[in-house]
Amino acid sequence: MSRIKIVNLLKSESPIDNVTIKGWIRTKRDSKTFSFLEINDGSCLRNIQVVVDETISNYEEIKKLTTGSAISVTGRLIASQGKGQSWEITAETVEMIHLAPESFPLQKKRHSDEFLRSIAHLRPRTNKYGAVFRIRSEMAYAVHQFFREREFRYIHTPILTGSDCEGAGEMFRVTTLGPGQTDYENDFFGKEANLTVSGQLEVEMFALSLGDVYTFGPTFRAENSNTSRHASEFWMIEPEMAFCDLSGNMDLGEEMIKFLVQFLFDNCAEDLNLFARFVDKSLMASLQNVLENKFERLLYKDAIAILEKCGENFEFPVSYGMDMQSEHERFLAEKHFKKPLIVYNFPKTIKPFYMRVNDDNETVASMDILVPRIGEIIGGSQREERLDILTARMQKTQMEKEDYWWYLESRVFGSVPHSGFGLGFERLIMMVTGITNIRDVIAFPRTPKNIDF
RNA sequence: UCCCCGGUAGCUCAAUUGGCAGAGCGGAUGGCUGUUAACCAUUAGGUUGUAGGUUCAAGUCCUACCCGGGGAGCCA
Repeated sequence: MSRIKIVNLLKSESPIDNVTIKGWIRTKRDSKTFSFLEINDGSCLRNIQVVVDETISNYEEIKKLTTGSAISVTGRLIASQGKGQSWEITAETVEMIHLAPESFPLQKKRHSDEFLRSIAHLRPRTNKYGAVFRIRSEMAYAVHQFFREREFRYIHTPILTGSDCEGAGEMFRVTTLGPGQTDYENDFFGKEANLTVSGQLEVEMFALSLGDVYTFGPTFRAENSNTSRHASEFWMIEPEMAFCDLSGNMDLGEEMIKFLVQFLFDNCAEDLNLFARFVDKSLMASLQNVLENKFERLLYKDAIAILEKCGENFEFPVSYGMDMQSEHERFLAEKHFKKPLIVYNFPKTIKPFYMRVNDDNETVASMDILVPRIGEIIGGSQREERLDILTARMQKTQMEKEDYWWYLESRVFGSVPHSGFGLGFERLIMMVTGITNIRDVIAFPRTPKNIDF
């Protein structure tokens, strides 16, 4: 008999005579003549309670079952006689699929996130991490639905790149050369190769072909950053739109974040509730805040003016021309506006070469979306479509034009205004779960000095 | 990479001024009335992160290193 997933079983509106479930024992309570087993199969947060009477043929074996063991249960789904659950299964046969030794490290009580990180291969068997990764899966699906409804095409940009700079961060070298060898002309690709830090340059080529496109894939940064918001390998969503200016770009970013939060409410209610109860008591209010408020849009120079006048005692003094520090972003989002905001038109000196220079020749058409508690969740811009200005800016940052000949040719043949942004997928998951460490929203986190599992 | 805090049983933590290394949970064994982090009893479990130093005596003080956390920079 094929198994039924617990998520579907618990939706039942009437008793069922013959059901089979398969899963892992979360906990077991023995009485003199029978045992209660709590079974979870990962299909949802909740367990199903199984009642096993001593009259069952292999009851001696059942009594020895341990937390973490895998079993198959066939029996009758009936209304529970006890409190705390509406359904339970009266077991007719229980098959032990695998007995976990008593050294199984997950206990019934709460574990610290730090400890669970050290057993990342087992932590999805906990309530909290099971919920994280179900939500992560739903959010990934929602991203594709959002774009598909708007006729965006999903482009798979390469993971391996021949560029040694894409305007964002240090890169991981990819080589088949032996230790100490640096003759890259003899290397696999005949030149230096790296892992991508962004699919943007490549996806721009498809925006200038298919119109509205996006990438959604892994991204690698070799920065030695040790924070709760950075990982060496993370997933990024990068839409890119032809014939779109900065204003349309901001519209898409705001619309997308709101769509994803609404999708979460509609499809992840049970898992979301765990985070609202146990991880962040203010989670629901802050997600409602994101959903219901128009994101404040203000010029970089106005943001600086607010920071200069606010009287807050910042560690880093505020002045026009500087990049905003975390404390400044947090003040604006959490204290001043108390809702998400979009800061745009930053000075060109602090932004990368591909951002479009504004008519003032001082600023670029860039935008950062900042949300309370998370900080920057989206960074984007209108791209520089004018060949002469683009090449001049590349020269200033000492980039090799020859390496980007293909990128520059897109500004030779039918160049058009276009815009896009990057959204950090893990930061999105942090936002919607209230989890404060990026290592806890990605299956097997890679950070400096950490690539176990 | 920089600043701050921490590392004691499988887990979460305690240990007074430098003076016998402990508890709860988990495990094992037994008991038990339909239990819900079940309950009751018994019991095992330790190179106090590593290496060195000070001292009659170090979990506790000093030095170096390793690992973890928080913050900063960089960014998504």
